Amino acid sequence: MRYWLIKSEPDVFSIKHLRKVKQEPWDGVRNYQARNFMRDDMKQGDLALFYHSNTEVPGVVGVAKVVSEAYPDATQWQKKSKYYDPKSSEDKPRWVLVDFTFESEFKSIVSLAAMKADPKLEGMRAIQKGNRLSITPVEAKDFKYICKLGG
DNA sequence: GCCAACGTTGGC
DNA sequence: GCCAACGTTGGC
Repeated sequence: MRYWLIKSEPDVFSIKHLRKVKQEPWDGVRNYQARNFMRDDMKQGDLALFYHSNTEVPGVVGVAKVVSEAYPDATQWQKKSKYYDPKSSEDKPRWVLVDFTFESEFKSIVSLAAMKADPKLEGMRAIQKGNRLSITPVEAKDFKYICKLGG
């Protein structure tokens, strides 16, 4: 099984939203690398660090679980959606998604600043400067360590 | 709000 | 296929 980090802006969809709705299709990913991770590498049962981006204190706030195989993201065909992609056709969908369920919420946030300052997490892809990928693989040891920090 | 770091688009 | 222009992400 693999581990991941998924980003979400809490104003749009937070860990508390996920806890409430329990399950959520991870729509709106419009980056090929991130799509390929979902399409090719994510498997049911994989766990992901849930990261809040674009907020006062960015950082990891909990854990979500992959509960589906990749399947087409319906918002790519919805003209009114902000995720609409006119170049994607129904018979050849360009964008896919997986469903996540709520797994846990940390007692305390593991902030980006804390992770960057922690020598144990040196080299972790998600915290490198300039990284904008909304989905990144995480090593098992980093995943477990961050969960421990979160409580 | 600014801006660095990327990713994408389109002219050539 | 190159690369300038443009758009977006996301920390600060």
